[in-house]
Amino acid sequence: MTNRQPVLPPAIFLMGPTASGKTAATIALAERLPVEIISVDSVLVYRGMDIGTAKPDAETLRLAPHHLIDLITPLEQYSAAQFAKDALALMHAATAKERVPVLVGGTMLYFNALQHGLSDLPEADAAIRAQIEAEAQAVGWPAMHAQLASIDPTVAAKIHTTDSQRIERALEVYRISGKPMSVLRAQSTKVSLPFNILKLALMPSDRSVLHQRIAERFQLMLKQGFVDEVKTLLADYPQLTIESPSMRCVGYRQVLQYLNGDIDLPTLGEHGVYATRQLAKRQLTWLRGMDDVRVLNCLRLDWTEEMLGAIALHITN
RNA sequence: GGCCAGAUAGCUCAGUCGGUAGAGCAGAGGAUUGAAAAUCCUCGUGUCGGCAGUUCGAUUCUGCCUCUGGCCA
Repeated sequence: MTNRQPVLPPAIFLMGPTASGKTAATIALAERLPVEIISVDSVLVYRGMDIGTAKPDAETLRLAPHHLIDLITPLEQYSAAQFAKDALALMHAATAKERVPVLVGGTMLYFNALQHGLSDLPEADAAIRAQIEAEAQAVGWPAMHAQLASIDPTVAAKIHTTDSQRIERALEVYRISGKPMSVLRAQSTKVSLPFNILKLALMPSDRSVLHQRIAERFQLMLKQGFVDEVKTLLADYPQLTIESPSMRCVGYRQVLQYLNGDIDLPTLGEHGVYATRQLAKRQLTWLRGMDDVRVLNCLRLDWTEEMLGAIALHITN
Protein backbone atom coordinates (compact mmCIF):
# COMPACT_ATOMS: atom_id res chain seq x y z
CA MET A 1 0.00 0.00 0.00
CA THR A 2 2.50 2.56 1.13
CA ASN A 3 5.41 1.10 -0.77
CA ARG A 4 4.82 3.19 -3.86
CA GLN A 5 7.95 4.72 -5.28
CA PRO A 6 8.80 8.14 -3.96
CA VAL A 7 8.40 10.70 -6.70
CA LEU A 8 11.85 11.53 -7.98
CA PRO A 9 12.65 15.09 -8.97
CA PRO A 10 13.18 15.63 -12.71
CA ALA A 11 16.56 16.15 -14.32
CA ILE A 12 17.70 16.46 -17.90
CA PHE A 13 20.73 15.03 -19.68
CA LEU A 14 21.56 16.86 -22.89
CA MET A 15 24.32 14.89 -24.57
CA GLY A 16 25.92 15.60 -27.90
CA PRO A 17 29.17 15.51 -29.81
CA THR A 18 31.36 18.53 -30.24
CA ALA A 19 30.00 21.16 -32.63
CA SER A 20 26.47 19.80 -32.50
CA GLY A 21 24.99 23.08 -31.26
CA LYS A 22 24.58 22.43 -27.55
CA THR A 23 25.49 25.95 -26.47
CA ALA A 24 22.83 27.72 -28.51
CA ALA A 25 20.21 25.27 -27.32
CA THR A 26 21.25 25.80 -23.73
CA ILE A 27 20.64 29.54 -24.02
CA ALA A 28 17.16 28.94 -25.40
CA LEU A 29 16.49 26.57 -22.55
CA ALA A 30 17.76 28.89 -19.82
CA GLU A 31 15.63 31.73 -21.15
CA ARG A 32 12.40 29.77 -21.08
CA LEU A 33 12.46 27.27 -18.24
CA PRO A 34 13.55 27.32 -14.58
CA VAL A 35 16.73 25.35 -15.08
CA GLU A 36 20.17 25.11 -13.55
CA ILE A 37 22.84 24.38 -16.15
CA ILE A 38 25.59 21.96 -15.15
CA SER A 39 28.41 21.43 -17.62
CA VAL A 40 29.44 17.84 -18.30
CA ASP A 41 32.71 18.49 -20.00
CA SER A 42 36.20 17.38 -19.06
CA VAL A 43 37.88 20.31 -20.81
CA LEU A 44 35.70 23.24 -19.85
CA VAL A 45 36.93 22.76 -16.29
CA TYR A 46 40.30 24.28 -17.21
CA ARG A 47 40.75 27.97 -16.61
CA GLY A 48 42.45 29.82 -19.44
CA MET A 49 41.50 27.22 -22.03
CA ASP A 50 38.71 29.06 -23.79
CA ILE A 51 39.19 29.30 -27.54
CA GLY A 52 40.31 25.75 -28.22
CA THR A 53 37.61 24.24 -26.04
CA ALA A 54 34.85 26.37 -27.61
CA LYS A 55 33.91 27.44 -24.12
CA PRO A 56 30.68 29.46 -23.94
CA ASP A 57 31.57 33.16 -24.02
CA ALA A 58 30.83 35.75 -21.32
CA GLU A 59 27.53 36.82 -22.87
CA THR A 60 26.34 33.23 -23.09
CA LEU A 61 27.32 32.59 -19.50
CA ARG A 62 25.44 35.72 -18.43
CA LEU A 63 22.28 34.47 -20.13
CA ALA A 64 22.82 30.88 -19.06
CA PRO A 65 25.18 30.49 -16.11
CA HIS A 66 27.03 27.16 -16.20
CA HIS A 67 28.31 25.20 -13.25
CA LEU A 68 31.53 23.16 -13.35
CA ILE A 69 33.40 25.48 -15.69
CA ASP A 70 36.77 27.07 -14.91
CA LEU A 71 37.38 24.95 -11.84
CA ILE A 72 41.10 24.19 -12.09
CA THR A 73 44.34 25.36 -13.67
CA PRO A 74 45.81 23.44 -16.63
CA LEU A 75 48.35 21.95 -14.25
CA GLU A 76 45.69 20.28 -12.16
CA GLN A 77 43.52 17.28 -12.89
CA TYR A 78 39.83 16.65 -12.68
CA SER A 79 38.21 13.24 -12.87
CA ALA A 80 35.02 11.37 -13.53
CA ALA A 81 34.69 10.58 -9.85
CA GLN A 82 35.13 14.20 -8.81
CA PHE A 83 32.63 15.22 -11.44
CA ALA A 84 30.02 12.74 -10.28
CA LYS A 85 30.37 14.03 -6.73
CA ASP A 86 30.24 17.71 -7.72
CA ALA A 87 27.38 17.26 -10.15
CA LEU A 88 25.24 15.31 -7.69
CA ALA A 89 25.63 18.03 -5.07
CA LEU A 90 24.66 20.68 -7.60
CA MET A 91 21.65 18.67 -8.71
CA HIS A 92 20.34 18.46 -5.20
CA ALA A 93 20.98 22.16 -4.66
CA ALA A 94 19.03 22.97 -7.83
CA THR A 95 16.11 20.82 -6.77
CA ALA A 96 16.06 22.52 -3.38
CA LYS A 97 15.67 25.83 -5.20
CA GLU A 98 12.89 24.33 -7.30
CA ARG A 99 14.94 24.51 -10.39
CA VAL A 100 15.51 21.63 -12.79
CA PRO A 101 19.10 20.43 -13.16
CA VAL A 102 20.13 20.24 -16.79
CA LEU A 103 23.39 18.43 -17.47
CA VAL A 104 24.84 19.51 -20.77
CA GLY A 105 27.97 18.28 -22.42
CA GLY A 106 29.96 15.81 -24.43
CA THR A 107 31.99 13.83 -21.92
CA MET A 108 30.05 10.60 -22.00
CA LEU A 109 32.09 8.89 -19.28
CA TYR A 110 31.00 11.65 -16.91
CA PHE A 111 27.35 11.11 -17.75
CA ASN A 112 27.89 7.41 -17.24
CA ALA A 113 29.64 7.87 -13.91
CA LEU A 114 26.90 10.19 -12.70
CA GLN A 115 24.06 7.95 -13.69
CA HIS A 116 25.43 4.56 -12.72
CA GLY A 117 28.03 5.53 -10.15
CA LEU A 118 31.61 4.32 -9.91
CA SER A 119 32.93 1.47 -7.85
CA ASP A 120 34.54 2.21 -4.55
CA LEU A 121 38.16 2.39 -5.66
CA PRO A 122 41.13 4.35 -4.39
CA GLU A 123 41.73 7.62 -6.13
CA ALA A 124 44.69 8.38 -8.34
CA ASP A 125 48.12 8.67 -6.77
CA ALA A 126 50.69 10.63 -8.74
CA ALA A 127 53.68 9.02 -7.05
CA ILE A 128 52.51 5.49 -7.75
CA ARG A 129 51.70 6.38 -11.33
CA ALA A 130 55.16 7.80 -11.80
CA GLN A 131 56.61 4.59 -10.42
CA ILE A 132 54.51 2.40 -12.72
CA GLU A 133 55.38 4.56 -15.72
CA ALA A 134 59.06 4.29 -14.94
CA GLU A 135 58.80 0.51 -14.79
CA ALA A 136 56.87 0.43 -18.03
CA GLN A 137 59.52 2.57 -19.64
CA ALA A 138 62.05 -0.12 -18.80
CA VAL A 139 60.12 -3.30 -19.59
CA GLY A 140 57.30 -2.19 -21.87
CA TRP A 141 53.55 -2.26 -21.37
CA PRO A 142 53.01 -5.88 -22.44
CA ALA A 143 55.26 -6.92 -19.54
CA MET A 144 53.28 -4.70 -17.18
CA HIS A 145 50.13 -6.32 -18.51
CA ALA A 146 51.62 -9.74 -17.72
CA GLN A 147 52.30 -8.54 -14.19
CA LEU A 148 48.68 -7.42 -13.92
CA ALA A 149 47.51 -10.79 -15.23
CA SER A 150 49.26 -12.54 -12.34
CA ILE A 151 47.57 -10.21 -9.84
CA ASP A 152 44.15 -9.82 -11.39
CA PRO A 153 43.45 -12.15 -14.33
CA THR A 154 39.84 -11.01 -14.58
CA VAL A 155 40.68 -7.39 -15.23
CA ALA A 156 43.76 -8.21 -17.30
CA ALA A 157 41.64 -10.28 -19.66
CA LYS A 158 39.55 -7.24 -20.46
CA ILE A 159 42.47 -4.93 -21.11
CA HIS A 160 44.64 -5.09 -24.20
CA THR A 161 48.36 -5.56 -23.61
CA THR A 162 49.15 -2.13 -25.05
CA ASP A 163 46.44 -0.14 -23.29
CA SER A 164 48.86 1.77 -21.08
CA GLN A 165 46.31 3.84 -19.26
CA ARG A 166 44.09 0.99 -18.10
CA ILE A 167 47.01 -1.25 -17.19
CA GLU A 168 48.45 1.58 -15.14
CA ARG A 169 45.19 2.26 -13.36
CA ALA A 170 44.59 -1.39 -12.50
CA LEU A 171 48.12 -1.77 -11.13
CA GLU A 172 47.72 1.48 -9.22
CA VAL A 173 44.54 0.25 -7.56
CA TYR A 174 46.29 -2.93 -6.49
CA ARG A 175 49.39 -1.19 -5.17
CA ILE A 176 47.35 1.25 -3.12
CA SER A 177 44.74 -1.12 -1.74
CA GLY A 178 46.51 -4.45 -1.89
CA LYS A 179 43.41 -5.88 -3.56
CA PRO A 180 42.72 -6.67 -7.19
CA MET A 181 40.50 -4.18 -8.97
CA SER A 182 38.03 -6.91 -9.94
CA VAL A 183 37.50 -7.80 -6.27
CA LEU A 184 36.88 -4.19 -5.28
CA ARG A 185 34.51 -3.75 -8.14
CA ALA A 186 32.53 -6.84 -7.23
CA GLN A 187 32.25 -5.64 -3.63
CA SER A 188 30.84 -2.25 -4.62
CA THR A 189 27.12 -1.74 -4.51
CA LYS A 190 25.66 0.22 -7.35
CA VAL A 191 23.35 3.06 -6.55
CA SER A 192 21.18 4.74 -9.11
CA LEU A 193 20.74 8.47 -9.41
CA PRO A 194 17.78 9.66 -7.31
CA PHE A 195 16.34 11.68 -10.17
CA ASN A 196 13.83 11.08 -12.92
CA ILE A 197 16.07 11.60 -15.90
CA LEU A 198 15.15 12.54 -19.43
CA LYS A 199 18.07 11.65 -21.67
CA LEU A 200 18.38 13.58 -24.89
CA ALA A 201 21.06 12.76 -27.43
CA LEU A 202 22.01 15.06 -30.27
CA MET A 203 22.89 12.95 -33.27
CA PRO A 204 23.55 14.40 -36.72
CA SER A 205 21.71 12.50 -39.44
CA ASP A 206 24.60 13.21 -41.80
CA ARG A 207 28.02 13.17 -40.24
CA SER A 208 29.64 14.93 -43.19
CA VAL A 209 27.72 18.07 -42.26
CA LEU A 210 29.13 17.85 -38.75
CA HIS A 211 32.59 17.36 -40.25
CA GLN A 212 32.11 20.51 -42.29
CA ARG A 213 31.11 22.46 -39.19
CA ILE A 214 34.12 21.14 -37.31
CA ALA A 215 36.46 22.26 -40.09
CA GLU A 216 34.96 25.74 -40.16
CA ARG A 217 35.04 26.02 -36.40
CA PHE A 218 38.68 25.00 -36.14
CA GLN A 219 39.71 27.61 -38.70
CA LEU A 220 37.71 30.16 -36.74
CA MET A 221 39.52 29.17 -33.54
CA LEU A 222 42.86 29.81 -35.25
CA LYS A 223 41.62 33.22 -36.41
CA GLN A 224 40.45 34.02 -32.91
CA GLY A 225 43.95 33.48 -31.56
CA PHE A 226 44.08 29.85 -30.49
CA VAL A 227 47.86 29.77 -30.92
CA ASP A 228 48.29 32.88 -28.77
CA GLU A 229 46.08 31.35 -26.12
CA VAL A 230 48.42 28.38 -25.90
CA LYS A 231 51.48 30.66 -25.82
CA THR A 232 49.94 32.52 -22.90
CA LEU A 233 49.28 29.25 -21.09
CA LEU A 234 52.88 28.17 -21.57
CA ALA A 235 54.07 31.50 -20.23
CA ASP A 236 51.75 31.34 -17.22
CA TYR A 237 52.45 27.67 -16.49
CA PRO A 238 56.01 26.83 -17.53
CA GLN A 239 55.65 23.26 -16.33
CA LEU A 240 53.09 22.47 -19.03
CA THR A 241 54.26 19.94 -21.60
CA ILE A 242 52.65 17.98 -24.37
CA GLU A 243 52.33 15.18 -21.82
CA SER A 244 50.18 17.23 -19.46
CA PRO A 245 46.59 16.00 -19.39
CA SER A 246 45.29 19.47 -20.24
CA MET A 247 47.60 19.75 -23.21
CA ARG A 248 46.45 16.41 -24.56
CA CYS A 249 43.09 17.93 -25.35
CA VAL A 250 42.05 18.00 -28.98
CA GLY A 251 43.63 20.97 -30.69
CA TYR A 252 45.96 21.92 -27.85
CA ARG A 253 48.21 18.99 -28.59
CA GLN A 254 48.39 20.03 -32.24
CA VAL A 255 49.08 23.68 -31.41
CA LEU A 256 51.92 22.55 -29.17
CA GLN A 257 53.37 20.48 -32.00
CA TYR A 258 53.17 23.58 -34.18
CA LEU A 259 54.90 25.72 -31.58
CA ASN A 260 57.61 23.05 -31.26
CA GLY A 261 58.17 23.28 -35.00
CA ASP A 262 57.07 19.69 -35.63
CA ILE A 263 54.29 20.72 -38.01
CA ASP A 264 53.57 23.81 -40.09
CA LEU A 265 50.47 26.00 -39.98
CA PRO A 266 48.48 24.27 -42.74
CA THR A 267 49.21 20.92 -41.11
CA LEU A 268 48.04 22.29 -37.78
CA GLY A 269 44.75 23.23 -39.41
CA GLU A 270 44.43 19.83 -41.01
CA HIS A 271 45.36 17.77 -37.96
CA GLY A 272 43.24 19.85 -35.63
CA VAL A 273 40.23 19.07 -37.76
CA TYR A 274 41.08 15.37 -37.93
CA ALA A 275 41.43 15.12 -34.17
CA THR A 276 38.13 16.88 -33.61
CA ARG A 277 36.36 14.57 -36.04
CA GLN A 278 37.76 11.54 -34.22
CA LEU A 279 36.47 12.99 -30.99
CA ALA A 280 32.99 13.45 -32.40
CA LYS A 281 33.07 9.91 -33.68
CA ARG A 282 33.93 8.49 -30.26
CA GLN A 283 31.20 10.57 -28.67
CA LEU A 284 28.68 9.26 -31.17
CA THR A 285 29.76 5.68 -30.45
CA TRP A 286 28.85 6.21 -26.80
CA LEU A 287 25.51 7.75 -27.70
CA ARG A 288 24.60 4.89 -30.02
CA GLY A 289 25.15 2.43 -27.21
CA MET A 290 23.02 4.22 -24.62
CA ASP A 291 19.64 3.03 -23.46
CA ASP A 292 16.50 5.05 -22.90
CA VAL A 293 17.68 7.93 -24.98
CA ARG A 294 15.53 10.24 -27.00
CA VAL A 295 17.45 11.09 -30.14
CA LEU A 296 17.26 14.55 -31.63
CA ASN A 297 18.69 15.29 -35.06
CA CYS A 298 20.84 18.34 -34.53
CA LEU A 299 20.92 19.07 -38.24
CA ARG A 300 17.22 19.88 -38.23
CA LEU A 301 16.56 23.57 -37.82
CA ASP A 302 13.77 23.05 -35.33
CA TRP A 303 15.45 20.55 -33.05
CA THR A 304 15.69 23.12 -30.27
CA GLU A 305 11.90 23.46 -30.30
CA GLU A 306 11.54 19.71 -30.15
CA MET A 307 13.95 19.65 -27.22
CA LEU A 308 12.08 22.40 -25.35
CA GLY A 309 8.79 20.60 -25.85
CA ALA A 310 10.16 17.31 -24.56
CA ILE A 311 11.72 18.96 -21.54
CA ALA A 312 8.64 20.98 -20.67
CA LEU A 313 6.56 17.81 -20.78
CA HIS A 314 9.03 15.90 -18.64
CA ILE A 315 9.17 18.64 -16.00
CA THR A 316 5.40 18.86 -15.56
CA ASN A 317 4.93 15.11 -15.21
C1' G B 1 65.10 20.89 -77.10
C1' G B 2 68.88 17.94 -73.73
C1' C B 3 69.94 15.56 -69.01
C1' C B 4 68.31 13.67 -64.26
C1' A B 5 64.56 12.03 -60.83
C1' G B 6 59.69 10.45 -60.14
C1' A B 7 54.65 8.01 -61.55
C1' U B 8 52.24 2.06 -56.42
C1' A B 9 45.57 2.65 -51.66
C1' G B 10 41.55 8.97 -50.99
C1' C B 11 46.77 11.48 -49.40
C1' U B 12 52.31 10.90 -48.27
C1' C B 13 55.41 7.13 -49.39
C1' A B 14 57.94 2.04 -48.70
C1' G B 15 58.77 -2.47 -51.32
C1' U B 16 59.18 -6.62 -54.65
C1' C B 17 67.81 -9.34 -56.18
C1' G B 18 61.21 -11.27 -61.60
C1' G B 19 56.38 -15.38 -58.54
C1' U B 20 50.48 -9.56 -58.96
C1' A B 21 52.29 -5.54 -52.78
C1' G B 22 52.25 -2.73 -47.19
C1' A B 23 53.11 1.33 -43.58
C1' G B 24 51.56 6.12 -41.68
C1' C B 25 47.61 9.52 -42.27
C1' A B 26 42.44 9.85 -43.78
C1' G B 27 37.81 6.87 -43.52
C1' A B 28 34.46 2.95 -41.03
C1' G B 29 33.23 -0.06 -36.69
C1' G B 30 34.18 -1.19 -31.51
C1' A B 31 36.00 -1.08 -26.25
C1' U B 32 35.47 2.36 -22.33
C1' U B 33 34.98 2.60 -13.75
C1' G B 34 39.28 8.61 -10.36
C1' A B 35 43.71 11.43 -17.27
C1' A B 36 38.12 10.14 -21.04
C1' A B 37 38.97 15.98 -25.90
C1' A B 38 42.41 10.27 -22.49
C1' U B 39 44.00 5.27 -23.68
C1' C B 40 43.42 1.26 -26.87
C1' C B 41 41.46 -2.71 -30.51
C1' U B 42 39.58 -4.39 -35.48
C1' C B 43 38.92 -3.40 -40.89
C1' G B 44 43.48 -2.63 -46.99
C1' U B 45 42.05 -6.02 -54.57
C1' G B 46 44.99 -1.24 -55.65
C1' U B 47 44.29 -1.79 -64.44
C1' C B 48 51.79 -0.90 -58.95
C1' G B 49 51.09 5.70 -65.50
C1' G B 50 50.27 3.53 -70.95
C1' C B 51 51.92 0.29 -74.97
C1' A B 52 55.27 -3.27 -76.57
C1' G B 53 59.65 -6.65 -75.82
C1' U B 54 62.46 -10.53 -72.98
C1' U B 55 60.46 -14.54 -69.78
C1' C B 56 56.90 -20.32 -67.86
C1' G B 57 55.61 -15.71 -65.34
C1' A B 58 56.70 -8.41 -65.49
C1' U B 59 54.41 -3.82 -60.86
C1' U B 60 59.83 -5.28 -60.74
C1' C B 61 64.36 -5.95 -66.40
C1' U B 62 64.58 -3.43 -71.57
C1' G B 63 62.59 0.04 -75.27
C1' C B 64 59.17 3.71 -76.70
C1' C B 65 55.27 7.02 -75.21
C1' U B 66 52.44 10.25 -71.67
C1' C B 67 52.49 13.23 -67.39
C1' U B 68 54.97 15.75 -63.07
C1' G B 69 59.20 17.97 -60.66
C1' G B 70 64.38 19.70 -60.95
C1' C B 71 68.72 21.14 -63.64
C1' C B 72 71.03 22.73 -68.36
C1' A B 73 70.07 25.34 -72.79
